[in-house]
Amino acid sequence: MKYYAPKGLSDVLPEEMPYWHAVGDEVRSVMSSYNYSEIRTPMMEKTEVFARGVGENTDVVSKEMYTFDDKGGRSMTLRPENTASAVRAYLEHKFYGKEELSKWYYLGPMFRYEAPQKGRSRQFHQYGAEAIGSNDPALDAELITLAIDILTSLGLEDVGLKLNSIGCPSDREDYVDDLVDYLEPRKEGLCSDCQARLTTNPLRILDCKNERCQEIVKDGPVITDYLCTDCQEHFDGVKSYLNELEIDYVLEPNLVRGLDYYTKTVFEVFSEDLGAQDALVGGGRYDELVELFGGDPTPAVGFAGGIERLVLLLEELERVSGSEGGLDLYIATIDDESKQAAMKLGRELRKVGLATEMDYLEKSLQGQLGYADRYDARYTAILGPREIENDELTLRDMESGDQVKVSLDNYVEEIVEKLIG
RNA sequence: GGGAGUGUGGCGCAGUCGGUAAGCGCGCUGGGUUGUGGUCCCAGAGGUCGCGGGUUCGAGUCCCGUCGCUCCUCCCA
Repeated sequence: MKYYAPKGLSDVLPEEMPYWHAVGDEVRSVMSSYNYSEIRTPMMEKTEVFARGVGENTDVVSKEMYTFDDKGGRSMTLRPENTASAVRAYLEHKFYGKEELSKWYYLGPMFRYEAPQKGRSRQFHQYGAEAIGSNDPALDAELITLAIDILTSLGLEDVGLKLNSIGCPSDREDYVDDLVDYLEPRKEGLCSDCQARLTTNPLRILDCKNERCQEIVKDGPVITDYLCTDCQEHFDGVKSYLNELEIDYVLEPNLVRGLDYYTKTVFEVFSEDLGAQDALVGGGRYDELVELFGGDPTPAVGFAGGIERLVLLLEELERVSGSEGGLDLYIATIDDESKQAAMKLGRELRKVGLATEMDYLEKSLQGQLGYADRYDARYTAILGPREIENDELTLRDMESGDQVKVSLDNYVEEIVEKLIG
Protein backbone atom coordinates (compact mmCIF):
# COMPACT_ATOMS: atom_id res chain seq x y z
CA MET A 1 0.00 0.00 0.00
CA LYS A 2 1.49 3.26 -1.08
CA TYR A 3 -0.72 5.90 0.48
CA TYR A 4 -1.91 6.01 4.05
CA ALA A 5 -3.82 8.62 5.95
CA PRO A 6 -1.28 10.59 7.99
CA LYS A 7 -0.54 9.09 11.38
CA GLY A 8 -3.26 9.83 13.85
CA LEU A 9 -5.68 11.16 11.25
CA SER A 10 -8.28 8.57 10.51
CA ASP A 11 -11.19 8.14 8.17
CA VAL A 12 -14.66 7.85 9.61
CA LEU A 13 -16.14 5.14 7.43
CA PRO A 14 -19.76 4.85 6.32
CA GLU A 15 -20.32 1.89 8.62
CA GLU A 16 -19.43 4.03 11.66
CA MET A 17 -21.58 6.92 10.57
CA PRO A 18 -24.75 5.86 12.42
CA TYR A 19 -22.88 6.37 15.67
CA TRP A 20 -21.57 9.75 14.64
CA HIS A 21 -24.99 10.82 13.54
CA ALA A 22 -26.51 9.65 16.78
CA VAL A 23 -23.98 11.68 18.74
CA GLY A 24 -24.44 14.75 16.57
CA ASP A 25 -28.21 14.55 16.72
CA GLU A 26 -28.25 14.12 20.48
CA VAL A 27 -25.75 16.92 21.04
CA ARG A 28 -27.82 19.33 18.96
CA SER A 29 -31.04 18.30 20.55
CA VAL A 30 -29.88 18.49 24.17
CA MET A 31 -27.95 21.71 23.57
CA SER A 32 -31.04 23.30 22.08
CA SER A 33 -33.14 22.19 25.01
CA TYR A 34 -30.76 24.12 27.26
CA ASN A 35 -30.96 27.12 24.91
CA TYR A 36 -27.43 26.88 23.54
CA SER A 37 -26.89 28.02 19.94
CA GLU A 38 -24.34 26.59 17.57
CA ILE A 39 -21.26 28.58 16.64
CA ARG A 40 -18.64 27.56 14.11
CA THR A 41 -15.22 29.08 14.38
CA PRO A 42 -12.41 28.51 11.88
CA MET A 43 -10.36 25.35 12.10
CA MET A 44 -7.24 27.44 12.48
CA GLU A 45 -6.36 30.66 14.24
CA LYS A 46 -3.35 32.83 14.54
CA THR A 47 -1.01 30.95 16.82
CA GLU A 48 -1.12 33.58 19.55
CA VAL A 49 -4.84 32.94 20.12
CA PHE A 50 -3.97 29.55 21.54
CA ALA A 51 -0.56 30.43 22.89
CA ARG A 52 -2.04 33.20 25.01
CA GLY A 53 -5.46 31.71 25.59
CA VAL A 54 -4.49 28.20 26.49
CA GLY A 55 -1.17 29.04 28.09
CA GLU A 56 2.45 28.78 26.96
CA ASN A 57 3.37 26.24 29.59
CA THR A 58 0.59 23.80 28.90
CA ASP A 59 1.36 20.49 27.19
CA VAL A 60 -1.07 21.45 24.47
CA VAL A 61 0.74 24.63 23.52
CA SER A 62 4.30 23.65 24.29
CA LYS A 63 4.39 20.40 22.35
CA GLU A 64 1.10 19.39 20.78
CA MET A 65 0.14 22.11 18.33
CA TYR A 66 0.09 21.86 14.57
CA THR A 67 1.73 25.18 13.82
CA PHE A 68 2.96 26.47 10.48
CA ASP A 69 3.56 29.72 8.63
CA ASP A 70 1.07 30.63 5.95
CA LYS A 71 2.14 32.19 2.67
CA GLY A 72 2.00 35.61 4.23
CA GLY A 73 4.45 34.54 6.89
CA ARG A 74 1.84 34.54 9.65
CA SER A 75 2.10 31.80 12.22
CA MET A 76 -1.10 29.76 12.10
CA THR A 77 -2.22 26.88 14.28
CA LEU A 78 -4.82 24.18 13.76
CA ARG A 79 -7.13 24.53 16.72
CA PRO A 80 -6.29 22.15 19.59
CA GLU A 81 -9.51 23.11 21.38
CA ASN A 82 -12.36 25.53 20.81
CA THR A 83 -12.66 27.72 23.89
CA ALA A 84 -9.98 30.22 22.94
CA SER A 85 -11.56 30.65 19.50
CA ALA A 86 -14.99 31.09 21.03
CA VAL A 87 -13.74 33.86 23.29
CA ARG A 88 -11.96 35.47 20.37
CA ALA A 89 -15.22 35.37 18.39
CA TYR A 90 -17.18 36.66 21.37
CA LEU A 91 -15.02 39.75 21.48
CA GLU A 92 -14.59 40.16 17.74
CA HIS A 93 -18.35 40.26 17.22
CA LYS A 94 -18.97 42.28 20.37
CA PHE A 95 -21.44 39.88 21.87
CA TYR A 96 -21.05 41.64 25.21
CA GLY A 97 -23.08 44.43 23.62
CA LYS A 98 -25.67 42.12 22.07
CA GLU A 99 -26.66 39.92 24.96
CA GLU A 100 -25.87 39.57 28.62
CA LEU A 101 -25.25 35.87 28.47
CA SER A 102 -24.00 34.05 25.40
CA LYS A 103 -24.69 30.33 25.41
CA TRP A 104 -22.99 28.54 22.55
CA TYR A 105 -22.21 25.05 21.48
CA TYR A 106 -19.94 23.67 18.81
CA LEU A 107 -19.06 20.44 17.13
CA GLY A 108 -16.01 19.79 15.01
CA PRO A 109 -12.46 18.62 14.49
CA MET A 110 -9.55 19.56 16.75
CA PHE A 111 -5.87 18.80 16.26
CA ARG A 112 -3.15 17.82 18.69
CA TYR A 113 0.19 16.35 17.77
CA GLU A 114 0.46 13.39 20.11
CA ALA A 115 1.18 9.69 19.87
CA PRO A 116 -2.10 8.12 18.83
CA GLN A 117 -3.63 5.31 20.86
CA LYS A 118 -7.03 3.97 21.76
CA GLY A 119 -9.36 6.92 22.16
CA ARG A 120 -6.79 9.47 21.14
CA SER A 121 -5.90 10.70 17.69
CA ARG A 122 -4.22 13.73 16.20
CA GLN A 123 -7.34 14.90 14.50
CA PHE A 124 -10.22 14.24 16.81
CA HIS A 125 -13.69 15.65 17.22
CA GLN A 126 -15.22 17.49 20.09
CA TYR A 127 -18.60 18.79 20.96
CA GLY A 128 -18.72 21.43 23.64
CA ALA A 129 -20.50 24.37 25.14
CA GLU A 130 -19.48 27.79 26.38
CA ALA A 131 -21.59 30.12 28.50
CA ILE A 132 -20.05 33.58 28.62
CA GLY A 133 -21.34 36.36 30.85
CA SER A 134 -22.29 34.94 34.24
CA ASN A 135 -20.52 33.75 37.36
CA ASP A 136 -23.62 32.06 38.76
CA PRO A 137 -22.71 28.65 40.20
CA ALA A 138 -26.04 27.44 38.82
CA LEU A 139 -24.53 27.89 35.38
CA ASP A 140 -21.61 25.64 36.28
CA ALA A 141 -24.12 23.06 37.42
CA GLU A 142 -26.11 23.54 34.22
CA LEU A 143 -23.07 22.82 32.08
CA ILE A 144 -22.32 19.72 34.09
CA THR A 145 -25.84 18.37 33.83
CA LEU A 146 -25.90 19.27 30.16
CA ALA A 147 -22.76 17.23 29.58
CA ILE A 148 -24.17 14.32 31.52
CA ASP A 149 -27.57 14.53 29.86
CA ILE A 150 -26.00 14.14 26.44
CA LEU A 151 -24.24 11.00 27.57
CA THR A 152 -27.21 9.46 29.28
CA SER A 153 -29.53 10.29 26.41
CA LEU A 154 -27.19 8.23 24.26
CA GLY A 155 -27.66 5.33 26.62
CA LEU A 156 -24.53 5.57 28.76
CA GLU A 157 -25.11 4.99 32.43
CA ASP A 158 -21.81 4.24 34.06
CA VAL A 159 -20.21 7.64 33.88
CA GLY A 160 -18.55 9.33 36.82
CA LEU A 161 -18.01 12.98 37.65
CA LYS A 162 -14.82 14.36 39.18
CA LEU A 163 -15.15 17.81 40.64
CA ASN A 164 -12.79 20.37 42.10
CA SER A 165 -12.31 24.09 42.51
CA ILE A 166 -8.95 25.69 41.85
CA GLY A 167 -10.07 29.11 43.06
CA CYS A 168 -9.18 32.47 41.62
CA PRO A 169 -5.64 33.51 40.63
CA SER A 170 -4.80 35.01 44.01
CA ASP A 171 -5.99 31.88 45.84
CA ARG A 172 -3.87 29.86 43.51
CA GLU A 173 -0.86 32.08 44.03
CA ASP A 174 -1.03 31.53 47.78
CA TYR A 175 -1.55 27.86 47.28
CA VAL A 176 1.25 27.43 44.76
CA ASP A 177 3.62 29.25 47.11
CA ASP A 178 2.86 26.81 49.88
CA LEU A 179 2.90 23.87 47.51
CA VAL A 180 6.35 24.80 46.25
CA ASP A 181 7.55 25.33 49.82
CA TYR A 182 6.28 21.88 50.62
CA LEU A 183 7.68 20.18 47.55
CA GLU A 184 11.06 21.89 47.33
CA PRO A 185 12.64 19.88 50.19
CA ARG A 186 11.10 16.72 48.74
CA LYS A 187 12.25 17.47 45.21
CA GLU A 188 14.52 14.45 44.98
CA GLY A 189 11.56 12.12 45.28
CA LEU A 190 9.72 13.61 42.33
CA CYS A 191 9.93 12.32 38.78
CA SER A 192 12.06 14.36 36.42
CA ASP A 193 9.00 15.87 34.73
CA CYS A 194 7.71 17.10 38.03
CA GLN A 195 11.05 18.49 39.07
CA ALA A 196 10.83 20.66 35.98
CA ARG A 197 7.22 21.52 36.70
CA LEU A 198 8.23 22.81 40.08
CA THR A 199 9.48 25.91 38.35
CA THR A 200 7.29 26.00 35.24
CA ASN A 201 3.86 24.88 36.41
CA PRO A 202 3.76 23.45 39.93
CA LEU A 203 0.02 22.81 39.82
CA ARG A 204 0.52 20.14 37.19
CA ILE A 205 2.46 18.09 39.72
CA LEU A 206 -0.84 17.40 41.43
CA ASP A 207 -2.18 15.21 38.69
CA CYS A 208 1.05 13.49 37.77
CA LYS A 209 0.31 9.78 37.57
CA ASN A 210 3.70 8.76 38.90
CA GLU A 211 3.16 6.83 42.14
CA ARG A 212 6.00 8.44 44.02
CA CYS A 213 4.84 11.89 43.04
CA GLN A 214 1.35 11.05 44.19
CA GLU A 215 2.65 9.76 47.50
CA ILE A 216 4.43 13.02 48.10
CA VAL A 217 1.55 15.20 46.95
CA LYS A 218 -0.93 13.28 49.06
CA ASP A 219 0.36 14.78 52.29
CA GLY A 220 0.89 18.25 50.90
CA PRO A 221 -1.37 21.29 51.01
CA VAL A 222 -4.81 20.99 49.42
CA ILE A 223 -6.07 23.72 47.10
CA THR A 224 -9.60 23.78 48.42
CA ASP A 225 -8.21 24.90 51.78
CA TYR A 226 -7.00 28.06 50.09
CA LEU A 227 -10.23 29.26 48.51
CA CYS A 228 -11.23 32.81 49.34
CA THR A 229 -14.74 33.48 50.62
CA ASP A 230 -16.06 34.20 47.13
CA CYS A 231 -14.58 31.09 45.62
CA GLN A 232 -15.61 28.93 48.56
CA GLU A 233 -19.17 30.17 48.31
CA HIS A 234 -19.15 29.60 44.61
CA PHE A 235 -17.88 26.07 45.03
CA ASP A 236 -20.45 25.38 47.74
CA GLY A 237 -23.09 26.72 45.38
CA VAL A 238 -22.07 24.37 42.58
CA LYS A 239 -22.08 21.39 44.93
CA SER A 240 -25.42 22.40 46.37
CA TYR A 241 -27.02 22.58 42.92
CA LEU A 242 -25.53 19.24 41.98
CA ASN A 243 -26.90 17.72 45.16
CA GLU A 244 -30.29 19.15 44.39
CA LEU A 245 -30.08 17.66 40.90
CA GLU A 246 -28.97 14.35 42.39
CA ILE A 247 -25.79 14.29 40.37
CA ASP A 248 -23.19 12.11 42.04
CA TYR A 249 -19.67 13.46 42.08
CA VAL A 250 -16.32 12.69 43.57
CA LEU A 251 -14.28 15.57 44.96
CA GLU A 252 -10.80 15.39 43.49
CA PRO A 253 -8.58 18.01 45.13
CA ASN A 254 -5.78 17.12 42.73
CA LEU A 255 -7.81 17.65 39.59
CA VAL A 256 -6.23 20.73 38.02
CA ARG A 257 -6.52 20.08 34.28
CA GLY A 258 -4.13 20.89 31.53
CA LEU A 259 -5.18 24.33 30.37
CA ASP A 260 -4.15 27.52 32.09
CA TYR A 261 -7.36 29.46 31.71
CA TYR A 262 -9.38 27.60 34.31
CA THR A 263 -10.56 29.26 37.50
CA LYS A 264 -12.83 28.00 40.26
CA THR A 265 -14.80 25.00 39.03
CA VAL A 266 -13.03 22.26 37.11
CA PHE A 267 -14.56 18.90 36.29
CA GLU A 268 -14.19 15.76 34.25
CA VAL A 269 -16.72 13.17 33.24
CA PHE A 270 -15.16 9.76 32.75
CA SER A 271 -16.10 6.21 31.89
CA GLU A 272 -14.79 3.06 33.48
CA ASP A 273 -15.49 1.18 30.29
CA LEU A 274 -12.77 2.96 28.35
CA GLY A 275 -9.06 2.20 28.36
CA ALA A 276 -6.29 4.50 29.46
CA GLN A 277 -8.01 7.48 27.84
CA ASP A 278 -11.13 7.50 29.95
CA ALA A 279 -12.05 11.20 30.06
CA LEU A 280 -15.22 11.71 28.08
CA VAL A 281 -15.77 15.33 28.96
CA GLY A 282 -13.62 17.99 30.57
CA GLY A 283 -14.44 21.50 31.49
CA GLY A 284 -14.56 24.27 33.97
CA ARG A 285 -14.90 27.95 34.61
CA TYR A 286 -12.62 30.51 32.98
CA ASP A 287 -13.44 33.85 34.51
CA GLU A 288 -10.20 35.54 33.43
CA LEU A 289 -10.01 34.55 29.80
CA VAL A 290 -12.16 37.26 28.23
CA GLU A 291 -10.15 39.88 30.03
CA LEU A 292 -6.92 38.20 28.98
CA PHE A 293 -8.06 38.64 25.38
CA GLY A 294 -8.61 42.32 25.95
CA GLY A 295 -12.27 42.41 26.89
CA ASP A 296 -13.91 43.64 30.04
CA PRO A 297 -13.78 41.17 32.91
CA THR A 298 -16.42 38.60 31.97
CA PRO A 299 -16.99 35.32 33.79
CA ALA A 300 -17.57 32.20 31.72
CA VAL A 301 -17.77 28.45 31.97
CA GLY A 302 -17.67 25.62 29.46
CA PHE A 303 -16.83 22.04 28.65
CA ALA A 304 -15.78 19.83 25.76
CA GLY A 305 -16.34 16.16 25.07
CA GLY A 306 -14.54 13.80 22.71
CA ILE A 307 -16.66 12.21 20.03
CA GLU A 308 -14.28 9.38 19.14
CA ARG A 309 -14.31 8.14 22.72
CA LEU A 310 -18.05 8.38 22.85
CA VAL A 311 -18.44 6.46 19.61
CA LEU A 312 -16.03 3.84 20.95
CA LEU A 313 -18.27 3.34 23.96
CA LEU A 314 -21.46 3.29 21.95
CA GLU A 315 -19.98 0.65 19.66
CA GLU A 316 -18.92 -1.47 22.62
CA LEU A 317 -22.27 -1.16 24.29
CA GLU A 318 -24.19 -1.48 21.03
CA ARG A 319 -26.44 1.30 22.16
CA VAL A 320 -27.04 2.58 18.66
CA SER A 321 -28.45 0.53 15.87
CA GLY A 322 -25.70 -0.38 13.48
CA SER A 323 -27.52 0.66 10.34
CA GLU A 324 -29.60 3.53 9.18
CA GLY A 325 -31.68 4.25 6.15
CA GLY A 326 -32.07 1.05 4.22
CA LEU A 327 -33.50 0.65 0.80
CA ASP A 328 -37.17 1.05 0.11
CA LEU A 329 -36.92 -0.34 -3.35
CA TYR A 330 -34.48 -2.07 -5.63
CA ILE A 331 -35.20 -2.03 -9.34
CA ALA A 332 -33.93 -5.15 -11.04
CA THR A 333 -33.41 -4.99 -14.78
CA ILE A 334 -32.85 -7.58 -17.46
CA ASP A 335 -31.74 -5.83 -20.60
CA ASP A 336 -30.83 -2.43 -21.99
CA GLU A 337 -34.39 -1.41 -22.66
CA SER A 338 -35.59 -2.19 -19.15
CA LYS A 339 -32.57 -0.46 -17.71
CA GLN A 340 -33.49 2.69 -19.60
CA ALA A 341 -36.95 2.52 -18.13
CA ALA A 342 -35.58 1.77 -14.66
CA MET A 343 -33.47 4.91 -14.65
CA LYS A 344 -36.60 6.93 -15.23
CA LEU A 345 -38.67 5.01 -12.70
CA GLY A 346 -35.98 5.32 -10.07
CA ARG A 347 -35.81 9.04 -10.44
CA GLU A 348 -39.56 9.40 -10.03
CA LEU A 349 -39.50 7.30 -6.88
CA ARG A 350 -36.58 9.18 -5.38
CA LYS A 351 -38.46 12.40 -5.96
CA VAL A 352 -41.18 11.21 -3.63
CA GLY A 353 -38.55 10.30 -1.06
CA LEU A 354 -38.08 6.58 -1.57
CA ALA A 355 -34.55 5.25 -1.29
CA THR A 356 -34.12 3.44 -4.58
CA GLU A 357 -31.25 1.47 -6.03
CA MET A 358 -30.60 -0.42 -9.23
CA ASP A 359 -27.89 -2.44 -10.93
CA TYR A 360 -24.71 -0.92 -12.28
CA LEU A 361 -22.66 -4.10 -12.23
CA GLU A 362 -24.34 -6.10 -14.97
CA LYS A 363 -25.45 -8.63 -12.43
CA SER A 364 -27.81 -11.45 -13.30
CA LEU A 365 -31.34 -11.21 -11.95
CA GLN A 366 -30.27 -13.65 -9.30
CA GLY A 367 -27.35 -11.48 -8.42
CA GLN A 368 -29.52 -8.39 -8.33
CA LEU A 369 -31.95 -9.97 -5.92
CA GLY A 370 -29.03 -10.96 -3.74
CA TYR A 371 -27.81 -7.41 -3.83
CA ALA A 372 -31.26 -6.10 -2.94
CA ASP A 373 -31.32 -8.55 -0.06
CA ARG A 374 -27.95 -7.46 1.22
CA TYR A 375 -29.10 -3.88 1.38
CA ASP A 376 -32.34 -4.80 3.08
CA ALA A 377 -34.57 -3.57 0.29
CA ARG A 378 -38.19 -3.89 1.32
CA TYR A 379 -39.35 -4.39 -2.25
CA THR A 380 -37.74 -5.25 -5.50
CA ALA A 381 -39.32 -4.06 -8.71
CA ILE A 382 -38.50 -6.44 -11.53
CA LEU A 383 -38.47 -4.80 -14.90
CA GLY A 384 -37.72 -7.00 -17.87
CA PRO A 385 -38.90 -7.46 -21.45
CA ARG A 386 -42.04 -9.22 -20.24
CA GLU A 387 -43.01 -6.29 -18.04
CA ILE A 388 -42.14 -3.68 -20.64
CA GLU A 389 -44.30 -5.61 -23.10
CA ASN A 390 -47.31 -5.36 -20.82
CA ASP A 391 -46.56 -1.87 -19.59
CA GLU A 392 -46.16 -3.05 -16.01
CA LEU A 393 -43.60 -4.08 -13.44
CA THR A 394 -43.38 -6.99 -11.04
CA LEU A 395 -43.24 -5.88 -7.46
CA ARG A 396 -41.74 -8.40 -5.07
CA ASP A 397 -42.10 -8.16 -1.32
CA MET A 398 -38.64 -9.15 -0.16
CA GLU A 399 -39.79 -10.50 3.15
CA SER A 400 -42.71 -12.66 2.08
CA GLY A 401 -41.66 -13.28 -1.49
CA ASP A 402 -45.13 -12.32 -2.72
CA GLN A 403 -45.21 -10.74 -6.14
CA VAL A 404 -47.81 -8.54 -7.77
CA LYS A 405 -48.04 -6.82 -11.12
CA VAL A 406 -48.20 -3.07 -11.04
CA SER A 407 -49.15 -0.94 -14.00
CA LEU A 408 -46.53 1.53 -15.11
CA ASP A 409 -49.27 4.15 -15.22
CA ASN A 410 -49.61 4.44 -11.49
CA TYR A 411 -46.62 2.59 -10.05
CA VAL A 412 -45.55 5.52 -7.88
CA GLU A 413 -48.87 5.60 -6.03
CA GLU A 414 -48.98 1.84 -5.64
CA ILE A 415 -45.47 1.56 -4.33
CA VAL A 416 -45.89 4.48 -1.97
CA GLU A 417 -49.11 2.88 -0.77
CA LYS A 418 -47.37 -0.42 -0.05
CA LEU A 419 -44.44 1.18 1.71
CA ILE A 420 -46.31 3.67 3.80
CA GLY A 421 -49.95 2.68 3.85
C1' G B 1 10.22 11.31 24.49
C1' G B 2 10.33 5.99 26.33
C1' G B 3 8.18 0.64 26.24
C1' A B 4 5.59 -3.69 24.20
C1' G B 5 3.13 -6.21 20.29
C1' U B 6 1.94 -6.93 15.24
C1' G B 7 2.00 -7.14 9.45
C1' U B 8 -0.09 -14.11 5.20
C1' G B 9 -6.16 -13.34 -0.93
C1' G B 10 -11.36 -7.98 0.07
C1' C B 11 -12.23 -9.21 5.72
C1' G B 12 -11.05 -12.50 10.00
C1' C B 13 -7.26 -16.06 10.82
C1' A B 14 -4.01 -20.96 10.74
C1' G B 15 0.74 -22.05 9.12
C1' U B 16 4.62 -27.38 13.61
C1' C B 17 11.79 -27.92 14.36
C1' G B 18 13.65 -23.62 8.34
C1' G B 19 12.35 -28.78 4.20
C1' U B 20 5.33 -29.28 -1.77
C1' A B 21 0.99 -26.23 3.76
C1' A B 22 0.05 -21.12 0.22
C1' G B 23 -4.29 -23.23 3.64
C1' C B 24 -9.28 -22.38 6.46
C1' G B 25 -13.81 -19.47 7.38
C1' C B 26 -16.58 -15.33 5.54
C1' G B 27 -17.22 -12.55 1.18
C1' C B 28 -17.07 -12.55 -4.30
C1' U B 29 -18.20 -15.01 -9.42
C1' G B 30 -20.60 -18.99 -12.09
C1' G B 31 -23.75 -23.33 -12.00
C1' G B 32 -27.77 -26.45 -9.77
C1' U B 33 -32.76 -22.58 -11.19
C1' U B 34 -31.83 -20.43 -19.98
C1' G B 35 -36.05 -14.09 -15.36
C1' U B 36 -36.23 -14.70 -8.89
C1' G B 37 -32.68 -13.18 -2.84
C1' G B 38 -32.21 -15.34 2.19
C1' U B 39 -30.97 -22.13 3.36
C1' C B 40 -28.28 -25.91 0.84
C1' C B 41 -24.94 -28.37 -2.82
C1' C B 42 -21.06 -28.07 -6.73
C1' A B 43 -17.30 -25.41 -9.30
C1' G B 44 -14.13 -21.13 -9.74
C1' A B 45 -11.40 -16.47 -9.41
C1' G B 46 -8.25 -14.01 -6.05
C1' G B 47 -1.86 -13.93 -2.41
C1' U B 48 5.63 -10.83 -5.21
C1' C B 49 3.45 -13.91 2.89
C1' G B 50 4.44 -5.08 4.32
C1' C B 51 9.25 -3.58 1.96
C1' G B 52 14.78 -4.16 1.59
C1' G B 53 19.00 -6.70 2.80
C1' G B 54 21.36 -11.05 5.18
C1' U B 55 22.13 -16.34 6.97
C1' U B 56 21.18 -21.10 4.38
C1' C B 57 21.41 -26.20 -0.38
C1' G B 58 16.49 -24.16 0.92
C1' A B 59 13.07 -18.53 4.37
C1' G B 60 5.96 -17.06 5.33
C1' U B 61 9.18 -19.29 9.31
C1' C B 62 15.77 -17.21 11.66
C1' C B 63 18.80 -12.28 11.85
C1' C B 64 19.32 -6.89 10.72
C1' G B 65 17.15 -2.63 8.83
C1' U B 66 12.91 0.01 7.23
C1' C B 67 7.71 1.38 6.66
C1' G B 68 2.84 0.82 8.53
C1' C B 69 -0.61 -0.43 12.28
C1' U B 70 -1.96 -1.37 17.52
C1' C B 71 -1.57 -0.78 22.66
C1' C B 72 0.91 1.06 27.11
C1' U B 73 3.65 5.09 29.65
C1' C B 74 2.72 10.58 29.74
C1' C B 75 -1.10 13.93 29.01
C1' C B 76 -5.60 14.63 28.15
C1' A B 77 -11.20 14.95 24.57
